[in-house]
Amino acid sequence: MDRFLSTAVMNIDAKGRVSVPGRFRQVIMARGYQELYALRCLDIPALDVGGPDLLDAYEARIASEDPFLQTADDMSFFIHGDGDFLKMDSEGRLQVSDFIRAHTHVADQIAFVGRGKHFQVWEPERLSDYSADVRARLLKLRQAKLVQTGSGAVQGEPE
Amino acid sequence: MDRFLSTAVMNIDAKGRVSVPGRFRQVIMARGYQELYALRCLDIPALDVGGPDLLDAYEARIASEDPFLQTADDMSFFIHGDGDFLKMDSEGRLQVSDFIRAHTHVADQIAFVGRGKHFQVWEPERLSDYSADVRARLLKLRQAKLVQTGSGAVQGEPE
DNA sequence: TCAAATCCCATTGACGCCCAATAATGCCCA
DNA sequence: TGGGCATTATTGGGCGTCAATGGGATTTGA
Repeated sequence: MDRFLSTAVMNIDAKGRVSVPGRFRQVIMARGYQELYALRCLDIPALDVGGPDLLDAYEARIASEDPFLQTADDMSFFIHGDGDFLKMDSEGRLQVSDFIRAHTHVADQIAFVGRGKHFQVWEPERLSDYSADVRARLLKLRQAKLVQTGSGAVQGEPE
Repeated sequence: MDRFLSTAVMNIDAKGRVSVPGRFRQVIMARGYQELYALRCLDIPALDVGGPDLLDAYEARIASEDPFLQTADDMSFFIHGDGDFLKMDSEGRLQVSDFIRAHTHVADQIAFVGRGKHFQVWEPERLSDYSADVRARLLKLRQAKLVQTGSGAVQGEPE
């Protein structure tokens, strides 16, 4: 069990700190992350948070763009220019910095969303809006390629 | 007998725990599952529950997509953000967490529904509503076929 | 020097782990 | 076939541990 899974909403205290969910901390330790990278997501008000491999993934994405196009340069600027390190205190809490607040608009609660090899942080309301969008898209996708119908409970099962 | 079959409604105790039906536990052990992976179904208020291989299968499915397209991201968001690991205590009970309650709306009872290689958990009332819907759909489908083939004798349906 | 960040300690509550009691089930034997 | 026995399932609850949280004290840095 070394993957970031599930969603948890945590409270931000009066000093602007938030506890990283215990499950997530276990994964962070299991993966040996000494510090966390926080990167702004490109098109959603969330931050991607993870270890050094997350940075690699972003680099790979940039590399897939044509280096002669402005897009690649823009992406690099956007990601590196405004990324940040997050350090946890001795209790496993993060300081909710202006960097985080500016991009996510969090107020007094913050949602941690597991994404497998990394996780995201969201403002809870915006997360549920986005989550509904994702479900709608996946549902449409599934109905589009409906090949076999079971009993009606058509769950897209890769089998 | 290594498949999840039949339906059982179990009580949630004062501490928010529920016993996994013995039959199901036998299947879980026979399959060697140390922990259970639960996923919120897309369009029904139920959870799909299975072994880690269920998650592996989904991840394999994602890996076959172009990682930079939205579909891959949506899929990852769904199976990781709307998924969770469930662990049973030494008596074979599950903690009915907010994660489960929020999507299924269970209160003090929860229904386990065998689905072969995995099972589902439902709020009992919603389950019976849904199963009535399923029956109606199947019946309509069959009657449509009967008319098409002109077999004439429409069989009475025991309700 | 002031404000913010960090460390440290205390409190609260949830959860995991354990043991026990009761109910349900299947099995064996007469 | 029926009753008695043994095993297991289901439940209830005690207790210790740890996560989550709050707040005071200390350090850092502008």
